[in-house]
Amino acid sequence: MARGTVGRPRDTRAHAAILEAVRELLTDVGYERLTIERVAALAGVGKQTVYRWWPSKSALVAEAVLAGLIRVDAYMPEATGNLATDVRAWLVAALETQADPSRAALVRGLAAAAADRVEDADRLYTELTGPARQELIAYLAHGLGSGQIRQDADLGVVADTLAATMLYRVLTHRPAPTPREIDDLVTLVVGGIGTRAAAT
Amino acid sequence: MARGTVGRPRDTRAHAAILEAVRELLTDVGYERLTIERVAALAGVGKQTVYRWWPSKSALVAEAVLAGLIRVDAYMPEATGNLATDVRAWLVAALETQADPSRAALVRGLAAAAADRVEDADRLYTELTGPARQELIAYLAHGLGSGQIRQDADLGVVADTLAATMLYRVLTHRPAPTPREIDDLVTLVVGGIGTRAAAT
Amino acid sequence: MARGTVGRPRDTRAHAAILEAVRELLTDVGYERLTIERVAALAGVGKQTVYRWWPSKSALVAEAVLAGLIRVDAYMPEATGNLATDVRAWLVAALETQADPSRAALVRGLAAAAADRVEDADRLYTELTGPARQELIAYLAHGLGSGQIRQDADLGVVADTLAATMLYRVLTHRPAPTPREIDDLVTLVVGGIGTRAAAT
Amino acid sequence: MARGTVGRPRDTRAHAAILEAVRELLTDVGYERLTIERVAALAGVGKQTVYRWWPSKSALVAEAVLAGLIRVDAYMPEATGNLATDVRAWLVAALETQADPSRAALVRGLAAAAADRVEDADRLYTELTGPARQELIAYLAHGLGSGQIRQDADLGVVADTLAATMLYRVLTHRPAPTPREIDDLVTLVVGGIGTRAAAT
DNA sequence: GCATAAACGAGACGGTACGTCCCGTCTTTGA
DNA sequence: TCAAAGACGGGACGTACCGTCTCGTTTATGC
Repeated sequence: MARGTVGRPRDTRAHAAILEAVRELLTDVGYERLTIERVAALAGVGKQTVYRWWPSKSALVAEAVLAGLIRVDAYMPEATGNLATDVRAWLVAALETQADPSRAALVRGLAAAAADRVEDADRLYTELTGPARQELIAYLAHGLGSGQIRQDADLGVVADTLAATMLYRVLTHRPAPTPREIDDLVTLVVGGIGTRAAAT
Repeated sequence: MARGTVGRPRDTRAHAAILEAVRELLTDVGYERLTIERVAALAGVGKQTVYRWWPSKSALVAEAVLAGLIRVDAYMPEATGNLATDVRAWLVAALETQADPSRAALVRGLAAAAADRVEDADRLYTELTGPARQELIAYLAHGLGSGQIRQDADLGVVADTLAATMLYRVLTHRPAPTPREIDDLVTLVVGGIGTRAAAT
Repeated sequence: MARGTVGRPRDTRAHAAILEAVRELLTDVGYERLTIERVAALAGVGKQTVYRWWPSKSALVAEAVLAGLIRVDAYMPEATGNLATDVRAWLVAALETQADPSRAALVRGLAAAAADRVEDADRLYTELTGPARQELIAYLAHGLGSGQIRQDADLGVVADTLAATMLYRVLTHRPAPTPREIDDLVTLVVGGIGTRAAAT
Repeated sequence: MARGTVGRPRDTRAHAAILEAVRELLTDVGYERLTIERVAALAGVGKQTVYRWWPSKSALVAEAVLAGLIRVDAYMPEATGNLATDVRAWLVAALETQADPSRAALVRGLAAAAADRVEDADRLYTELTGPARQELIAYLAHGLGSGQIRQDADLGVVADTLAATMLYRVLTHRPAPTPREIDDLVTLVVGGIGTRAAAT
């Protein structure tokens, strides 16, 4: 007999309400002042229902944030094959997404959760930046065509650098970058690739 | 009579012991489980003595971390004037410094403090990365000589990118980069400057 | 159509297992730390099966205790007609019964249940001491013969006094009384009756 | 240096407020529904202040009840030397005291605490009935004069019997006894002493 | 023999209270 | 006047049970 079907089944609405409450509190009061009791109260749920499914505040926040961020699909323009143009387009789109204050709050919440639970900080950031990184690499590779350069390595460095820079901006509450700053960053990154490509 | 000098003077040893206790606890148990009571107990000090001088846990941690990091003077090799060589030398020296686990714990503690108090996250990161940024810019500028390029802007982007990348590595518990990865990063950054310099 | 016989009939083994589990827990951990969940787990029964048949912990304990105590039939010696001898014989037999630690635990459990539910404290004690009281009165009356004294009133007082004294001993964890103490109690009680008989 | 005087001294008003709150709750809702949180809230005190000074609910209740009962000084009439008269006078005075519903609630609370913590049930009842027992023995002995009988043993049995009977009445919510019942009890108890005295 | 109906085990649910830790404040003694 | 000690009112922790509520399953009755 299947063991998984014994007893009252899990209430999926309660599950969803908890994650939504976490995101709401993250935006409203931040990670430190988010408490399990407030989450439960806001979700209209018993405390034990939270503890039954998540072992800690940081794990709860991690799942809520990652689930919340994944729901948001970034608009991605067509790749043109011109590296500078494409990098700038991706960067502008990504910055626009980040401009949403509640999204920034979620990212900051995840950073706090990672600081809290050192043991899975790595995993959290991987899950956070991984999809964007893959997407960016695919986007640029498609635009560039094939055979030009050691794309995998180079584009990996580019993607990491851009991810790090954007995370840094969020964590430090930097205002949106000026066009000039965007220019500089694109030039830096694209120039690097160009140089390496020329040298190879 | 001077008002400020009336009564028992502040105990500088208690002050130092508190900051040291904070750093020890950050390394041992992390930001979340660091409490004022533990700090006071570890420092052999009354709780009130902590509250008298610092308004919050995050402020206390911020001061302790910044004071702790500043004490560590990074060894900085002579600039050669070859940009790639100099950037790599600085990067290697910086990575070596970061490799110290307790120093990484301090940086993570500061990140948690910043996540805790959004209002001065900006200031904290500025104080954390500012000196390194200035130092890097001066180091590279000195090596490059003058008049070549729009150094301030270009080097600023380089410095920010490197700072972001190194913070990202610490927060995500990345292992020390391989020589290959260092190569790639140097190429990216230096290539960018070269490109822009050539274009100007 | 008979409404009461439709559906699966009550499981008498579960019923008995629950009561037995209650008695076991009363002996082992006492009334306060006895919980419905522990009872259900120990009886190998779902919680709902307990709640289906008993409205409260105190009602459950009351039934379990009374059922448990009734099962124990006290040995009762032949009445001789000599009041002092008969009272002493009954008292010794009763004290022997009470000496069983698990029986004492049951009585204490009932006292706790009564303290818990004031509204039927009276009923609980009546059901607890009632049978013993009747038995004692009948025993003494039979021994005494008839027509001597206002037996009902006198013997009622005697019975109440003895019941109260024995309950008091159990609740206060008094050690078994010495022969001397038994003597004194018998003398007190019998002397009272004799006096009244003489005076009438 | 005296260790006991370091730090902020205990707040005696909070202490008193807690005990008073316990007594109020015992009267209002009974032992089982009295919770530490309600006590603290009613006393206007933090929960920790309760836990700092009392290890458990039963210990708290025990102290509150005993302190509360001791405060009530029973009126005690002059002893006449006539044993029956004196016993009846004491019994009537004691019954009158017990008639106060809040006092009865306190006694029931103590019984519940004793059932809860078997290990000091003995002590609790001793402290509860001890003073009354001593007082009764002294009262009767003074009235009887000296040299008549083995007073200590006899009066001890009388006192125990009366204490047990009165506790039993409280626990079982018996209504106030009729004059007839009082008569019977006095006769029983006094007759016993008389008999023994005559026999000696 | 097949629908209806109740009892059963399991266990998730919204809650209450537990006893503990820590918050930031206050009140004492001692230097 | 500062500092240690430590008690204070309060908030949140993570756990144990409360009494209720689905589930799938079992065991009876009666059409």
